[in-house]
Amino acid sequence: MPELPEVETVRRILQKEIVGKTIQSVDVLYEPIVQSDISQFKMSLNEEKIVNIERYGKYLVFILSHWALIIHLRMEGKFYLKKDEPRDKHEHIIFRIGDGITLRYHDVRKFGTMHIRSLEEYKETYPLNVLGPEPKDADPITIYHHLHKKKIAVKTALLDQHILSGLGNIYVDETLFLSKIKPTRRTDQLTKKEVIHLIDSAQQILSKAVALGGSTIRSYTASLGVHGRFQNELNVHTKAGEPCPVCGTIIIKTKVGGRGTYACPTCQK
DNA sequence: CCCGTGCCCTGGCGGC
DNA sequence: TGCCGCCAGGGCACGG
Repeated sequence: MPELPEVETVRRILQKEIVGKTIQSVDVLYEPIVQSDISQFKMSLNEEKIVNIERYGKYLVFILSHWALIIHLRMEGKFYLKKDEPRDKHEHIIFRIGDGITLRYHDVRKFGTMHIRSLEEYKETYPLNVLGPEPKDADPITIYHHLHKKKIAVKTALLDQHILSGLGNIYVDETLFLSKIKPTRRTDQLTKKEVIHLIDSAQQILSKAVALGGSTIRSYTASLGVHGRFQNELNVHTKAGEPCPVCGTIIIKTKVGGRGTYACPTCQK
C-alpha cells in the first residue's frame, strides 16, 4: 500500500539509480498492467533515455526522451534492480537498462498500472489530469467548499484522489486522529476550522513520513532499499486493542466505506 | 450528478 | 498437516 511517502521514497532511489540509463528492451509478462497497446508500449520505450523521475500524488512518472511512463504501484507494486538472474514469478515487466542490468516491476497482486503519454500532454490527460492537489499544495478554503457540497464520510473523502492526492488508508487514519475528527463525520458538517486543521495535519504527517522513508507494513516490504521507519510513529493505524497514546482509551477497528479503519473513540469527535 | 457496492488479484491466516 | 473460505485494498465500472 504505497502512499505518497512510500512512492516519494521509491522516486528518490530510482532517480539516483536509473536516471541517465537507456531502456534497451522491455519484456511484458503480464499484459493487463499495461493500459495501452502492448506493441506500441514496447516500441515507445525502445532506446528511450531515462531523463528524470517525477511523482504526482501516488503516481510515479518516468520522464523519457520522448514519452512519459506513468506508473501506479497500487497495493504491492515495487521495483528491483537485478543482474541477469532468473525471473521471480511476481516480476511482470522487465526493463533492460544496461550491461546485464534489469529494472523489474514486481507486483504480487497485479493491481498496478502503466500508461504511456506524450511529454506535451501527460499532465493534462488521464490519469494525472483528474488528480486533486497534494495536501501541501491544497487551498483549505477551496477544499472546504468542495467537501461542504458532499455528504460522505470524511474518511471516504480523504481517500478520494480527485479531492486530495497522496493519502491512502494508513495516513488517512493518522490524519483524522491528529485532527481529532471521527472517520464517519459527514463532510457537509465539517467546519472551516476543522478542514484547515485536517489539511494541516495531513501535511505534517506526510512530510514527517517522507523524512523517515515512509512506512513498511504488512505486505509492502522493502524494494530497492526502501526500509521505512514511519510505522514506529503510527498512533492508531493497526493499533486495535492498544491504548490511545493521548488518553489511554482502547483503539477500535471499524469499517468505513469498506476500508479497515482505526480510531480513538474518545479523542475523535 | 451523487453515492454505495462489487470487482480485479494473490498470499496469509483462522478454523476445523 | 491440509484444505477451505475469507480478508486486505486503490481506483474504477456500474446501478439505484
